[in-house]
Amino acid sequence: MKAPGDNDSFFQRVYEVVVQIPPGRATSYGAIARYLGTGRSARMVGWAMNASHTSLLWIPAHRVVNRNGTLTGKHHFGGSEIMKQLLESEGIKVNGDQIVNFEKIFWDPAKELSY
DNA sequence: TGATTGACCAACT
DNA sequence: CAGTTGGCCAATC
Repeated sequence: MKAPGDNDSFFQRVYEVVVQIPPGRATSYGAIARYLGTGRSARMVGWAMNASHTSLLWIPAHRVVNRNGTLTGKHHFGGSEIMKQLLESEGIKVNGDQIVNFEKIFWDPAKELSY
């Protein structure tokens, strides 16, 4: 166990970005990965989401989808309807497993969160 | 400790 | 147009 708050883990960095996603918006794994400078390590973002339940913070992983706007990790929410309802609950329209007007609600951390 | 997998993305065949 | 491969890094077997 490392010093709390001093986590320089890749996951912690992903969490801080994801939790800052405003409601009614969504982003993609690759966008986060690029923002962190990891580039093509978009897989790690997915892994971070997988471990998100281990984090003490609530990670709105339902706001994080693949670059196509498809709910790739819906199965990890305990059901395909869960993620869909969560998004619709925030005003995001979801058609089947894909977000409607995804480019419209797309939230780019590199753009909104200038570092 | 080495090999495999993983909620992705992009390019190549 | 669909299937395969390479890449990144960390966790699990």
